[in-house]
Amino acid sequence: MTEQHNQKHPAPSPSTPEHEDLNVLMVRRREELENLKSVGINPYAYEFDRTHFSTDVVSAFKDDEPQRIVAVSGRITSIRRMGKASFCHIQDSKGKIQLYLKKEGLAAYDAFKQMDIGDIIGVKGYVFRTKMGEVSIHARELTLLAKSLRPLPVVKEKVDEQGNKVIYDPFSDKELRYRQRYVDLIVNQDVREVFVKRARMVSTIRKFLDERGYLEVETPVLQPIYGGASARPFKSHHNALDVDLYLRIADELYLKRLIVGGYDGVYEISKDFRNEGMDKTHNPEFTMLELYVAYKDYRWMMELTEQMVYDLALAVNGTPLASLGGNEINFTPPWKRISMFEVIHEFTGKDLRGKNEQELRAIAKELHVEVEPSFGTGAVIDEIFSEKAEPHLIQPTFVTDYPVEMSPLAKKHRTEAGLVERFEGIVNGHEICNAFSELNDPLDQRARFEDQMSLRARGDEEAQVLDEDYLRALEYGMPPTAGLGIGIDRLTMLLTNKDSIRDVIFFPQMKPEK
RNA sequence: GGGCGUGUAGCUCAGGGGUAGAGCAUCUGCCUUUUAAGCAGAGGGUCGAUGGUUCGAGACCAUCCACGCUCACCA
Repeated sequence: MTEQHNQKHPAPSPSTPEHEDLNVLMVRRREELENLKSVGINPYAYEFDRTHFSTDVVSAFKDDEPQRIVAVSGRITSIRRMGKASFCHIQDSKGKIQLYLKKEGLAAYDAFKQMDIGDIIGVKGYVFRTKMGEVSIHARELTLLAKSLRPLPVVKEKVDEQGNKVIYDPFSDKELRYRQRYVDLIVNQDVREVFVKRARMVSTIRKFLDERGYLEVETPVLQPIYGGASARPFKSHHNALDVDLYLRIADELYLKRLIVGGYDGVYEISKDFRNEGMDKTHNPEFTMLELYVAYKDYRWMMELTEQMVYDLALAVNGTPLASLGGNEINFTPPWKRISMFEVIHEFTGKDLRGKNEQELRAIAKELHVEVEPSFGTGAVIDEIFSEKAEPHLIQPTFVTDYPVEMSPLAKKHRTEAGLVERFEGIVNGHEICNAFSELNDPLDQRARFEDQMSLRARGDEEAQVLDEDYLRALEYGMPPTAGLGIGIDRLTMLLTNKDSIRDVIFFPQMKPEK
């Protein structure tokens, strides 16, 4: 606050945040806070003995049983005052329940007049059904647990004649919702549910992999050499060692070192960081599952993947079906398998097999696919696939056998020259996972790294960096290994029918306020 | 980064040169089974910021800021 500003306004009271003026609603709530204190009420209580959750009270209620006494707690979300009696709803982690507060027989009724939407209270009373039919709690005791000093957006809802829930003036400003996610979570019930589903998904992944004997591990976030993916990193610095460190862009090379070390299967669910643009499907930090299993190949990994995603769909939605943008998706295994050349042929009528770069460029032009001059054959093929085939793959599909130039960590195909044993799982036109038979030939790996380094020398900032220690590990011998990466955020989007990554990350990256 | 939009009360939004608006929320009064409770009244705004045009700007112009959608790049 500037000096000039101070002259225009009275000096703030000690309880006033210095960075903003209080509007009348906030002033009023501070007055109520003082009023409550002055009658001996602690507006910030220490505990409350809850006996039931809101929805459990409602579902357990039977009209012909004797009255039950329950204690519930939660945030007031609506109030209807009628003089000597009032109704309000409170919301706890499971849902809402209506309270009936009557002056007669409720000592705290006057104090309740100083309470607002947003305040957190505890209530003890008996369960009954109102004339209008709603199961409610008739309050006998009321305790203020936390006074709210900021007005909450008030969202009203109503059930119409068809039984549909109608919401009036939903709290919908995306910037406010993401910046103040706590408000979003309070007010928008469905937002809370998305993150419950996300948590259930992750715990199901752990259960699935633990049951099969794979070891959950942790590998460095701060890495002297970043690797395992093609992306630009965030850079940091360690003062004591006086070395630059990078935030990891993938876990891959460390996890495969652990396979060299003798574990049969390792996985990590971790944050990766990529210093790139942000949009509906990209956040600078995101969550990735990576899994490596010794003595297996990519064909085996397809079976594991489709089974795991099927289990996740069941755990999250109770069904292998998902409705996405008007498409009905069925995750039931087995998923379709088709090679990249085949699927391109299917959607364009063109056979790209064995074509050289000039021929591929001619085909791209004919298909109206734009390709950069810097693209090699692999990149041209990939671009044609992304433009002409991928968007049409709605049902879960494994696209297999990618050009070797695009996949410096994948093992060469056992029968197809120029390709690697790699697959991506495509659902609803989007990639959900990436996997390969891992390259375990240290001499081939060194050659691939060197190819990447020459790309880097030509200015490709995303080309991968040669990792001498990783090569040393491979030289000791890594068993044949199948590896898988799944973007947890994007899988969550798929299973919760959200089209923005910001809706499945609690605190998506934003520009700083002000 | 380009294109298109948006920014007005705590929330959701109207208004497009001449007194700053609505619904909900808030406050006052009435109301002891209401439920988008109701009825009557009231308060609440540097109309994103800064310049400019004009007798007069929330509106028109310029610049900036923030956000959204979209295209390009990337998981």
